[in-house]
This record gives sequence, C-alpha cells and structure tokens, in this order.
Amino acid sequence: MDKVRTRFAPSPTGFLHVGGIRTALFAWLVARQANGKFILRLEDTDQKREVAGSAEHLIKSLRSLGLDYDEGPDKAGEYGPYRQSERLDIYQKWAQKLIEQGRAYADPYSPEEVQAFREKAQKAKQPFLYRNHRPDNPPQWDGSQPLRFKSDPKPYQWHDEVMGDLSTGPEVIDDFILIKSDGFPTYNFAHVVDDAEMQITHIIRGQEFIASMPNYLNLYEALDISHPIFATMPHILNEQGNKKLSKRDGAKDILDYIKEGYLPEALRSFIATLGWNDGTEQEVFSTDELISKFSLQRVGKSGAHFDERRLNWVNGYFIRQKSIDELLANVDSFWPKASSNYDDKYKKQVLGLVQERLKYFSELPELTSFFFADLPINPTLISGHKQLKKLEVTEVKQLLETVEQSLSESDFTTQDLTDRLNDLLLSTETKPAVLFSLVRIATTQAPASPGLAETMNVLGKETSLRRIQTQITHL
RNA sequence: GGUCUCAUCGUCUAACGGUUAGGACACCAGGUUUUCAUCCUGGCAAUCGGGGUUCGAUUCCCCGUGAGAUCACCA
Repeated sequence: MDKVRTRFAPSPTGFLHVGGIRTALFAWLVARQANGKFILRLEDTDQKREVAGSAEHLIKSLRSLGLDYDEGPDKAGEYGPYRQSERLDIYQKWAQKLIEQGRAYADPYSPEEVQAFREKAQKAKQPFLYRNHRPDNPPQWDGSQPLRFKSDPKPYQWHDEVMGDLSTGPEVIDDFILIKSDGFPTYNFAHVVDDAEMQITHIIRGQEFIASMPNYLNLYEALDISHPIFATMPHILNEQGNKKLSKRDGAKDILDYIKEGYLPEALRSFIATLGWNDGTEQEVFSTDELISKFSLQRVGKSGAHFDERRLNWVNGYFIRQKSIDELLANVDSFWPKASSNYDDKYKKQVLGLVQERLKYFSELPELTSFFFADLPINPTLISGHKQLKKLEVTEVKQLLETVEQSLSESDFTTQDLTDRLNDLLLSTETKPAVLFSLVRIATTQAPASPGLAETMNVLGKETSLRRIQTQITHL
C-alpha cells in the first residue's frame, strides 16, 4: 500500500469540541501507527461563516492535545497550500476538465427559482432533486453562475472501515454544486480534489457526510480518480444523549479542558476509548499504546455519550501515575496566588500530599490554599461537626492547649507528630474523630485536607502552632 | 416525509452461535486511627419488542419500535 496519509480538515468556523478532536485523534493515530503523515487542511471556502481567529484557535487546540501534523497551513509540505482559499486555481483546473467532458454545467436558475422547485417537490411529498430540472441547453459557464455536477445516478455499494458495507440506490445522487457563484468550491468538490491532490489514503470524518457518499463516489468516477479508504465516525452525543454534540448545545471547547488542567494524555486516552477499545479489559491507555493498538475496525458503530465523570476519573488516574517532578511542571499555572512566596521544594511537598485527590489542576487552589496562607477562622467547621459540636467551649480549649503544649516540644517530623498525636489520644481520653478533627480544623480551617501529621509536617512548627493558638483565641 | 445508519447495566464498553452476559465510570455499604481523596472488599444494575433459522441466539434473517444523520450557492 501507498504510504499512509491522513488528514484533519476542519472549517475555521469556531472551536473544536470533543467530537471534532476525536476525529482528529483517530486520523493522527492511523498516521502515526503506520509511520505515515498527518495533514491539517483548512476548509475555508465559506467566507460568510468564517470566524476570525478560529484557524489559530484550531491549531492551538491540536497542539495542546499533542496532535502534531506533518503538513499544514503553517507547516509547508509538497502538497500545499493547505488552505482551500489559496487553492482556487486548482479547483478551476479540475472543473474545466469536467466541463470539457460534459460532466459539469452552469446553473441558469436563480436561488429563488431553485427554492421554488424545492418547495413544489416538498408540497408533492416528493424528495427534491435538482437533476429533475436539469436545463436542456445550459449557458456557457462564465463564473457568475454556480457550476453544477452532471451526475450519473446509479446504485452504489462501498466499504467503510468503521461502518462496514454500505449501499444506496440511485435516488440519492443529484447534480450538486461544484463551484459557487462566488468562485469558491463547495466542500463536496474541494475535498475530493484536495484529497486526490494531496495523496490522502484515508478519509476519517464524522457521519454527517455518509449521506452524500454516493455523490462523492459518482464524482470520483467522473474525475477518474480512485477513492481513498473511508472511515466514518459515529457522532458523540451530549450528556443527555438526545442529540449530537454541538457548539450550540453547550459542548465545551477542548481548549477549555486544557485550561482547567486536564492532561493531554488523559484527554487522548479518554477520547479514544469513546467508541474504541482493544478488546481486552484495559480501561486506560498511554499514547504509545494507543498508537500501537488502535484500529479503525474496532471503532464502534453507535454514537457514544460524553460523560465528564469518567473523564475526571481518567484524568485523576493519569495524575496519580505522575512523579512529583512531572506534576510540578504541569501545574505551574494553577497554584493559588499566595504560593508565589514559596519555593519548589515546598510546593513538591504539598503536591505529594494532594496528588491522589486531584481530578484536574484547577482544583489545586481549593485543595492547597491553607498551605500558603492562614485561612480565616471558620466557626462552622466546629459547630457543624457531629462530634465536636457536643463539646463545651472550655473542653475544646482545654484540648487544644494540651495539644499545643505537646507539639511545642516536637521536632515536627511526621513520625514524631504521629507519635505525639497518638499519645494525646490516650492522655486526653478522646477519640480520633474528636481530637484529630479538632487539630485538623485548627491548623487548616478547611473542610478537607490530607493526613494530619503529614499536613503539619509540611506546614512546619511555627505555622502549625500559630494557627492552633489563633483558633484558641477565637473560641 | 424520502434515504442511510445504529440499538448490551444510568454512562463507556466486552463477549469466532454454547459464559452464572465480563470489565470500567457513577452510585450504595463496609474496611484502611479525623475529614476529603486514594486503596481494598462487597452490592445495585443491561442484551428495545415480536417473529423466525438453529439442538442452542446478545450474536444470523425479517417485521416493528426507538435513536441519530442527511435531504444548502454549510462543511
């Protein structure tokens, strides 16, 4: 087989959501697995829908996810340019060829007239086909009219790597527009030409294109080019599961996940297993494993729902696998503001304590703020505690003073703190649920925190004792 | 409405026609000296319905039903 070349061909009309990035990921995996090339092509043939800055946004999204491309708008290759708006002459050339063969003609009708045909068909409960109105003597095409494909309706059957064998009758084939009256090609024409020109071997795309496959097949024949391998991905559905994931419907920009501190490798694993698995019971995949194990044939045919809770679990899983040094490098922009006074050594100690509770990095401030600054006394932590609220204020005060006295003699190693805390349990005749909770609240003022001795060890003697003292004076 | 496609726990999914239909997320309960989390143990929970074919159907066929996609000078 030819060297594998896959492409991701978005239109620059907005951001990329999970569904879009999955198509890109699969195309990337197919290319990387075969040691082939992955190409980014911008399908910017609709000037009206183009959103300023979205091309850059798309590129940034791919880069953030680690989906590097070998050729693209900002990465020259031998099949460029990689922006369709810069390839108009190429489409003209191919269009000319079709005209010469009598397989393309100028559309003499106005949009309103075509619309009238459409409504008439609708009223008659007939499917609308432009070719039923194909003009007998179309005018010479001068570029001001749309150029239409003169189709040759026939039944088709074809193979799709994901969907299997597909077939349709001739009734779905029509004279679609090749080149619009504004001089730009339609997707239907441009992508066929570009995939051929760019030597693309696999077209991996969403299922919205499956209905027009027969038209493309018909066009491939007219152009006398062999078609690439097709792989159609089912859509990812929204959380409610009643429609395809869409921007309108509140689907999130994939870049937002990066901003919230989801790891690219976790995102890759999660997104890949949305519809794909290797047949074993493995749930999480490294990117190397994805590259070696992925296959289009094992992609499911039905749409999957996007479940953020599972993504959270996968991301937490990847976070727990990381070394503290790797973690430190990853969370750099997520620390609470107060952390700027602390060095990496201290931050690594903190990370070591919160690593297993992090689901995504933007949780870092709420999980670690008390390591960097004294939080205000929160009386409800005691008054709302099921055991502590039963105690008299004097009892609480007594307990804290006993603790303070013992800890003032500690060297604040985790071991010594643990020993002293255990001794205090005996000497004060209190339960862990009472004593430990109280000390934990006093030293952190947080509803949840890592283990008590470890936390105090990291906070240090001065800070820990000061906070206990502060708590006493606020009782 | 026409055309195409799909259908296993709430969710992601596994099961060359023969399994007590498996795993994971979520949830619930218990354990790991406080909390949150991790980890461990256990639990709840599915083959859309009806017909065939077969000794035997989640699996093959047909009909329903449901869902999705598409019917643009959008991609």
